[in-house]
Amino acid sequence: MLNMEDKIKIFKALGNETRFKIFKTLFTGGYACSIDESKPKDDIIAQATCVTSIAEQFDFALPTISRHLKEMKDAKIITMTKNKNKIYIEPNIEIMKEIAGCFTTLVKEYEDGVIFQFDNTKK
Amino acid sequence: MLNMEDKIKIFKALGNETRFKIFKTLFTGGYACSIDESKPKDDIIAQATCVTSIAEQFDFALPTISRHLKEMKDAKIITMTKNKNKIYIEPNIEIMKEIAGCFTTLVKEYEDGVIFQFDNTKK
DNA sequence: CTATTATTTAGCTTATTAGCTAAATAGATT
DNA sequence: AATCTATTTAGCTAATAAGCTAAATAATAG
Repeated sequence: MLNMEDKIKIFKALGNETRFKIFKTLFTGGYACSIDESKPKDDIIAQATCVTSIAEQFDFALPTISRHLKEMKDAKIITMTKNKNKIYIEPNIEIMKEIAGCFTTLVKEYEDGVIFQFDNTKK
Repeated sequence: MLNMEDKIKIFKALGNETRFKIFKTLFTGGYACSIDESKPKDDIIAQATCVTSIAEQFDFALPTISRHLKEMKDAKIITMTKNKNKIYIEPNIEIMKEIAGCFTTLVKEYEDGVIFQFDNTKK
């Protein structure tokens, strides 16, 4: 379960153009990264990529992208898995499910509340 | 439909502790604001409040809260409705529904993609 | 028309964030 | 061991954001 601090970190991580684009492209599979052939192919999913191949898509220096990825990892919206000397990056789907649930619950509870209040005020 | 810029604004707006708390409390109805008796009660919902009554809940100066509210309004996560000389503030439920939908779709499409990829790689 | 209440705008200061380059670290390859 | 590749850390600068007070604006009330 995400507490307030967790959620703020997640929104902060997504509230920056560069990080948002990185995150979005993790989903659409826009980064190519050669995966070591000695590892079984299904060990790392298609969307996985490494820091360098993400950085190549941007006009920013590699350390800048590295810092952004660290922030996204700290916010738990991505995972970074070391494999040999590369780090494979994937979106954290469990957290996305939680966030989706938070918004859905928020809307539902609000609408229930509004209905309750309408019952009350309209005599 | 929300474009990328819209979404980044929304996440930026929610990625700050003060704004997050303001927003959250709009849902839980934690702000009291005297509603003009000459207007029908159901004209403004229970969760509506005004700038001053929000500012009272924080140790920040009123203009600071006013600026935060402006940013939240620009991000369209709240509405601000002038009524006499007060401004009533409500969460924007339609936008929340859209955001909930974005995350739900993201997760769904990703999981469909992963299943497809598994079918491909596992001989 | 003056005063009061509610809110915003302007202008300033400080803190945080986002970028950079150079150097350090980690692991793999020769 | 030396080198190459991948990534992070350190230390810096510039831009942005968040706070403040004082003044301006808007509407209502007296």
